[in-house]
Amino acid sequence: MRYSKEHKLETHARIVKKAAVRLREKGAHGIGVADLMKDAGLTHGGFYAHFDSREALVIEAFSHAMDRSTDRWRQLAGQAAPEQRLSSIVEAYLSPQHRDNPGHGCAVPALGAEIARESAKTRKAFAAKLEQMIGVMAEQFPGGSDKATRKQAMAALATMMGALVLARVAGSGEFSEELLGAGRDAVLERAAAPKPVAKKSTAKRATTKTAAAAKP
Amino acid sequence: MRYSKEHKLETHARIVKKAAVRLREKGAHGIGVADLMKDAGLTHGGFYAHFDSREALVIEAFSHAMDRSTDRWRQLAGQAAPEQRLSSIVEAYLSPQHRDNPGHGCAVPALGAEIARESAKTRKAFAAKLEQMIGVMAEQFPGGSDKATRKQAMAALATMMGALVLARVAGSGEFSEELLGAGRDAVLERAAAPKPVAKKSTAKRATTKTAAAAKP
DNA sequence: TGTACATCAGTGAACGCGCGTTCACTGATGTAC
DNA sequence: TGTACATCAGTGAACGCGCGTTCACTGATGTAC
Repeated sequence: MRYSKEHKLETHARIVKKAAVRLREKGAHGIGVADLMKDAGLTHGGFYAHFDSREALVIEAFSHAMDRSTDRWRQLAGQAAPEQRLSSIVEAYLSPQHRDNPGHGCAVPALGAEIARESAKTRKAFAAKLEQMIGVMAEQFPGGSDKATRKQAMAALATMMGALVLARVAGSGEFSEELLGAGRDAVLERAAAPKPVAKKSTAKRATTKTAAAAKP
Repeated sequence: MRYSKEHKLETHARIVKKAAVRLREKGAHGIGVADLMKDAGLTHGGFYAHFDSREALVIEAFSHAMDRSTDRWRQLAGQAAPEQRLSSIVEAYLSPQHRDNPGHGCAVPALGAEIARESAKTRKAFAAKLEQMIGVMAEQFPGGSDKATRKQAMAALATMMGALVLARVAGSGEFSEELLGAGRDAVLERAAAPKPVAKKSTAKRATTKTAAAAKP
């Protein structure tokens, strides 16, 4: 059954798309080649007509998932009024829907730790997508794309991704909701707060009674 | 070779301790029973005299690692002057040393996403340890252990854990250092800032246009 | 005290199983004439 | 236009391998007498 060029590209894309879902659901090592191909409506033998190795698919699927996330964020921001852009992303990200649907959610909380153990080459590909995400997030902060804003965007992403992992571990009860809420509020309150001065540390300023009890 | 009771307990503890290191390094599915036993100076056949299954060891090792982390945080806080307790923990956590040494570091960035996919029973055990961590962190914040402080502690942990995962993905270059720094500053600046408590107190004072519009 | 027996942590071979990968083959469709 | 051949995405059996787990066995030491 010889197919047209487009046909192969379509099949390839279908495998990647389905794998991106299943890998986020089951982990980078949680599902086999045969099952991934079955998901795409194929048998496992054809796999190597499309990919050099299982790892190559993981990288492609991961990149695909990351791109979809940034697309989604841009879309959410584009639909919101300017002052609600950040919150529209944060609230969607730290929602029970996202927590309970890792297969269609952000790849970092689902696969980040596993990717961190992969080869430098794989991590590089991942890091490039992470830069994209930081860029999109930085655009949602008021006040230009200077270094301080980039830093804010990094911290916001770290908080969002960390909170989502914790919320998933906690399951779906009150504790989990608490973790989601704590992440949401931290990111949004921090974005709303006046910007700290770039170089000088502000760490000392608010501690009152505890500071008074300090011993040298 | 019949051994005394203590001997078996010691051996058991040694297996758990070594496994806790290797599992954080390699992931919850990244190393086999035979290698884990070898690390403890034993052969794989004896494994089931100590554990019902591989999963049982993973849970024990994970709990062990979490306890060691909270111990370590208490120790760091105890050695620091009161106003530096939080920063001593945060700076140790978001350091290149911690980033580059997952085997002896916090288990959440190393294994959290994988644990999130395990059985409810496993996640429960994990969540209990997470509660411990939140408690220890909350103690380091100025101003009692009320609900707002607990929330701050949750957000701080989310930021720390998220930033560490991202820094590990980024490897060890400038990008990675940037991520660590962004996480450190976000946690410490937020702890130093006036509390934006939702229920009662001085929450809104510092906010500007974005905060006013942030609520849905 | 000395001796015979029981115990059981640890050994190492073996098990079944699922995995990633390979390979000979198929057959619908593109291409050459 | 019709016909013969070439292509190659996809099939399904088979491969070697490593895994978690089982099991008969070992032998140093605790215990009973």
